[in-house]
Amino acid sequence: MAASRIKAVAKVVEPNRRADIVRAAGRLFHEKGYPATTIRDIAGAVGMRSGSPFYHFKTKQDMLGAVVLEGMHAIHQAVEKVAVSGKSSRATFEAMLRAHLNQLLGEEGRDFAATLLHESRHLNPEVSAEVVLLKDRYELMWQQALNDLKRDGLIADDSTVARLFLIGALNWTVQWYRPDGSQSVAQIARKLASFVIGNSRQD
Amino acid sequence: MAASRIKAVAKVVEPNRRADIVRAAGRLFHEKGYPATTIRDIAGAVGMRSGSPFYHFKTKQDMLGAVVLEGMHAIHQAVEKVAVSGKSSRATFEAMLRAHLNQLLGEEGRDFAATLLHESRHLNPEVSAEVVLLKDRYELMWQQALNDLKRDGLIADDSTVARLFLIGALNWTVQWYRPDGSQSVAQIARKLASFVIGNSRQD
DNA sequence: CCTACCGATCGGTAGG
DNA sequence: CCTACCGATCGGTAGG
Repeated sequence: MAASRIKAVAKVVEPNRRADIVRAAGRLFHEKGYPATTIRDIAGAVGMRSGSPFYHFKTKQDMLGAVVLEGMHAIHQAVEKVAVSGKSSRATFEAMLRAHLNQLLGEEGRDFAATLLHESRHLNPEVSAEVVLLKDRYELMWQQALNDLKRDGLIADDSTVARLFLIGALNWTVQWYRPDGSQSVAQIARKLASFVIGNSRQD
Repeated sequence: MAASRIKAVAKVVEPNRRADIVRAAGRLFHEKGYPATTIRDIAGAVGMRSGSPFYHFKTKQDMLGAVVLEGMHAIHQAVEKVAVSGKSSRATFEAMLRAHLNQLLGEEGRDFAATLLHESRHLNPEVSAEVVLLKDRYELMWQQALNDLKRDGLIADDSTVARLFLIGALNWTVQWYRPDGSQSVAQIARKLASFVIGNSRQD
């Protein structure tokens, strides 16, 4: 993927330079943080000169906004898809964990998701407010999942604070997960499900 | 420690400007992040001109190093103190949670701790390596606490990954805790203990 | 999307 | 610890 198209003629596959910028910005914001990333870094990563990204975005903050919203939508969509699959509360819960972790740790989504988690404070007020709303809507799905687990007698505590503990354990994986490590994303999802539900056996 | 001696005369209450700088830098690094904080911000916060902090620190990175190491030492000391108190594994565990959260969320320690958690990537390699060592040593105490809980049959999983889930739930509190909110630090510690141990009742 | 550039600001220093 | 300053770099823009 990310096959760059340079020539002007024969645009069979339209280049979409804007999406290239968003992807490069996401990677750089993730690696170096938003304030430490320069427009020149981003431009260079997509083979542009320093002034050119401003043809696609008015400001650097707007680039951050695009990255963060992309991350928010991707994770919401991925988790929502399995949240409504109609399986048992436990199977649904584990599938949601897997979906969230795949966005957070997998190759396609991690730069967007990590930027969402760690750079949102640099957003302008408008986008920031929108992200807060989307985040609340997102976490509601998790609250529902916990409510279902409690209804089925699988957990004792489905309070708001319990949800925040869960989200914390989930999002903190960014700090220690290594793609070449001993744990796969699916295994981590499984162990976290057991950790929350308090099962006695796992492999 | 590291009390710098400047004046020769009349040091009734020694100012210790170095500590002032570290405190101000911690607050600003926490609020705005390391790259977005300028030397002029820090200098201004302690009533100095922009060149003067360099009388106390060679570089801005060294200021970050001082803040992060202060945070690391403070949290280590606070948790170690209650880890060896000889109480039951559950009481010790909850006391450790409380100590960690007090450093993370309480007024004295939070700027240092938050900077440790979120700005360590901007450290120079030497200090960074030291912080990694100290962090490993710190997390060993938590591993021991989990081992003790398992020995006493209070939890089913005391694996490394379980420890990382716990640390994640713990450190993520920074993202949602509000001093004027409905939950006190002690209450959060109590609920997290129950969450991990899977108790059926809590208030 | 490039060229050429601007004003502002940054970390850091020399000399006192 | 201040004054005065430096070179480098930054986000952003005009004009094509």
